[in-house]
Order: sequence, then C-alpha cells, then structure tokens
Amino acid sequence: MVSHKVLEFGDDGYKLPAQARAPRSVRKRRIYEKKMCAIDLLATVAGNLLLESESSVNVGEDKCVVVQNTVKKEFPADENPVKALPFSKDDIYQGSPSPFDNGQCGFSSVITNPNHSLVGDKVEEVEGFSNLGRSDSCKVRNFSKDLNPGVNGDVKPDVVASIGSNSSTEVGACGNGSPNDSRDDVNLFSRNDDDENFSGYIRPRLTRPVPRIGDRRIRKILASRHWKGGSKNSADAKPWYCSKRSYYLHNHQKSYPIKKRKYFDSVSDSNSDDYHLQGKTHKGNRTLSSMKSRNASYVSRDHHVRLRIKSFRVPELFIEIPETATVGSLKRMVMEAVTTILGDGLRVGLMVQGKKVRDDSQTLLQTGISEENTHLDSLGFSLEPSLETTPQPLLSSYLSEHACDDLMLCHDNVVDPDHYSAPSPADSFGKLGSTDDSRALVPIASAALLAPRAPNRKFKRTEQQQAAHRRIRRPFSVTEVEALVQAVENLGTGRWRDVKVRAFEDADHRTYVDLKDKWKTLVHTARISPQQRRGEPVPQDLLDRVLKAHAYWSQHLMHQLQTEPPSSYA
DNA sequence: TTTAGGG
DNA sequence: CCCTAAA
Repeated sequence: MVSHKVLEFGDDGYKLPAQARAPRSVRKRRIYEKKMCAIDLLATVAGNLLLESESSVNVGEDKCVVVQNTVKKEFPADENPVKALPFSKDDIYQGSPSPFDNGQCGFSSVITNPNHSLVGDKVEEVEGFSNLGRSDSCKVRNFSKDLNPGVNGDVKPDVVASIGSNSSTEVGACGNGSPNDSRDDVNLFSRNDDDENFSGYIRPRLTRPVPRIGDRRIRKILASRHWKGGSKNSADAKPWYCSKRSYYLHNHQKSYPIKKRKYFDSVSDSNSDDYHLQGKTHKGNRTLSSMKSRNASYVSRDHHVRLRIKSFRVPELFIEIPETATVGSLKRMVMEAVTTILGDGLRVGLMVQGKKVRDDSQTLLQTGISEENTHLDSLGFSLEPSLETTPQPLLSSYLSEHACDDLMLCHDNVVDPDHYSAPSPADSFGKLGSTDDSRALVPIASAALLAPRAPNRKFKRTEQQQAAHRRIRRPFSVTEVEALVQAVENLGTGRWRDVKVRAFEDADHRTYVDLKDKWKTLVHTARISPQQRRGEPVPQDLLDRVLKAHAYWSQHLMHQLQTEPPSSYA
C-alpha cells in the first residue's frame, strides 16, 4: 500500500542497473509534475455564538461573543447524516452542518447561546490548532486531543479571543482591561497562559513530548478528507496512487531529494498577513500587533467582543487501510494524516454573514462584529491552508493534461490563495454520489504516504532558525516498513536512493536517509527481544525478513555490484 | 548528490 | 532524525 512500485518486482528478479536510472533532468521533471497545490484544508468552527452583555466593573460595557459548536437553526439536522461518522451522536459536532452544506467555503455558522458560561472552560488545549511555528509534535497531540472531545461531551477546549482594548491574561478578565489601551488591539489569550510561552498567537502548551503519537485520542477525529478527484470513480478499482494523479496535485510539493526541509517553519515578517507568529518578538506581549494600525481612531467606545471557539474541525480526511489492519494502525494512519495536514501550515479564515472577510485591516466594528450588531449569528472561523505559490506554467501544463474541476479549483488556489473558495456541495460531494457529509470516513487514500508540502515560501525562516529546527517525528507504519523491507530485499542495503525511488517515491517526507536510518533501526529491532521494542510493534515476520535480507546483502555484497537478489526473494 | 555511520 | 565525512 505504501507504494505500488515495490510490487512490481517480478519473480525473475527485477533488474535495476545503474544505467537504467533516469537522468536527473528527467527525474527532476517528474517531480515537478507532481507539484500540486495546497491541501484544501478547511477546518471549521461550528458553533454557537453567545452575545453576552456583561458589565464590567472596570470597563463597563464590554461584551463577549462565545463561539461554540452547535447547530445553526437554518440547517435541519436531517440534512446532516452522521450515522456513519466516527463519532457518536453525542459528539459536539453532531448535527452541525457540514461546512459545505451551505456552500459557503467551509464556514460554519453560529447561534446564540445566552446560557453559556465562560467560566470553567478549558482554554489552553486548543492552542495547538493555531500554532504553526512549533516543530514539536506536541502540536499534533494537542490537535488530536482537541479534535476529539469526549463522546459524552467531556470538556472541550476553547479558544478565547478577546477583541478589544486590553491585554488581559485571564479569560475572566475579558473586558476588564484598561480603558486606555489601544482600542483596536486583538488579544488572544488563554486562561492558563504564561508569559514565557505566549507568542502573541494561540499556541500549544509545550508539554513533555509523549513517545508515541497517534493513539486513542484520535479515535473521534471528525474529519474526513477528500482527495479531490481521487475518488470520484468508486468503480475505478485502481489504487488512488496509481489511478489518479490529483492526489499529487494536492499533496506533493517538493523536489527530490529533500534536504533539510522544515515543515513547521513559522510565519515570518515577510508575510503580509496580520497574524504573525513570532514567538520571540512578541514574547510577553499579548497583543497581536498588526490590528491596531489603520483604524485606531475609529472606535468610539470601549466595547469588547468575546469570541470563544470551542473547537475546530478538519474536514476531508481520507484513509485507506486493509480490513485486516489493526485498529491501532488505523489510528496511527489517521494521526499521520492529521499530522500532515497540520504540517502544511494553516491560516485562519473569517466569515461574517456568509461573506468571507479578507481585509485584515478592517476593524471588527467595520466588519460587523460588535456586541450589538445582528451579524453575530453568522460568524464563522475556519482553518485554511497556507497556500504556496506553485510555478504556474508547470501547473497549467499539468492541468491541460488532466483537466478536471477539482484540479481547476486547485489551480485557482494556487494562483490566488486569497480567493480560494471551497467547492460547493455539488463540487465536492455530488460527483461522489455520496450522501455522506464531509465527516464520513471514506476509504480513499493511504495516509501512509501523505506528504506535507514544503513550507510556505512566505513563511521561510532565517537560516539560523532553520538550523535549530527539526522535522517532525513520523514513525514508520507497518505498511511502510513492509514496503521498505520489500524494496531492500530486492535492491540491497546500499542503494537507498533507489529504494526511495522504487518504494517511497511518493512519500515526500521520507528521504533516502530516512529509509536508511529506518533500516538501521529495523535491524536493531529485529535483534533485540520483543520486550525491549518500543513503538508500534512490527510484525515478527517482517523482522525476520529484515534479518534475512540484511544477512544476505551483508554476506554477498552483491549490492555493490548493483545486482538483484536471487529468486529466493521472489 | 548519495552513501555510510556516528550522534 | 540530525550531521557529515567521503566518495
């Protein structure tokens, strides 16, 4: 499943003389063609919106808007079949409209819930959603945790965005800030925030990393991911990775070989967006600096708006996994997919009254987000991919060969990220002939090969920052191990580039060095007792093959001659 | 760039 | 996974 190519080794022994290798220019071109646009991730906030008139001792008329997940009345529940969803009907998302149900770019609407209280809500956990500047995998853990609130409605994470005039550090203090502060500041903070970690951006709490990622916390991932164009023909039995190339358009963006790619490079100054992520610069500063510039004189009162985003949702996550796979491996796959999506970088989208607000310089009042307007019933947030500019000529040429609506959508994304619009329901689902909503878990693509895009160019870090960065840890799945073993069996232990090309060509996040390293650890793992092994257990038969292949190639040294193994491996 | 190994 | 000497 990881790679189709490894299966191509015939009984007669696949021959791969060095000369057979495609010229570098050709290889390069292949990779170029694979460049694709960004993952059209749209994580949405479904929710209620609480407009609460709250008199503050200090400020008086500060208001809070609470966004949480609830169904908007306009969307009958029966339009949102959730039966097949991986989460229960008690889930907070139950009944929540699909982001596409209203055909409006994945934004979810909100309604008022005057009874909701901010007190007691957890805040910090969700921070991870918005953090794009941290490389530690804790982001992912936060993410999954946050995405998977308890079925029974256990505590759900919230993000509180106080929009107003102070630098409060407590949710409870929302609206209690100094009336003398800039009125256009936007303060994002969490209840348990601390100065040391705060970066002016919602970010995860950096707790000690857990050795393993992907566990039961992922089980209620609500999202489902549609690899556009990759699943339209359910009758098409071809694997996604060989029958459709759209996957690549969406997920592959790199040039091989990869070197020192930093998936979680954070936002830099060059980004014109208002939402910076500069931990150091904003250290101890709880204000997003940019929002205060242009309309400082506009506000006439000191009203605050509280936004409480209870949870983000990530639609469209597709997993393909054998029936015989373990639940654990499925969980890990989902984890991988989520990791990949997160690794691509996200940005926040805002929709008010069905219209996407792109002008970041507008004040909330101008936009219609105030404590007394009527627009609050249609305020939506979304997480969107930080799209990268792909060389258009190449993409265009690609599209001319594989024209399809989805690709064109993708194309649009690339050309103008700011004008990205999610596909309409017809676009995204109608062709699938499915009644599923976006949350259905539909087997389409293998998560094993999901590869993140290269870091957004705009978010490039300085050399120094890059040097300090480390790629996210991505444990090999059993599927990947199997592919690796298969490839090494056939190619030997000294041809990692070939292994990469043959078996992991499409796994952009696996470099040949990674594969070599993995083989090294596999050999080690196979030699130690099962009790000493950690992480996802590798089937013993695979480990046996590892030892066997390793012994063979070590002994015969045939790999030095770039010859193929005997038929014993066939 | 790729391989091979140590960190 | 990272770093890098060597090829």
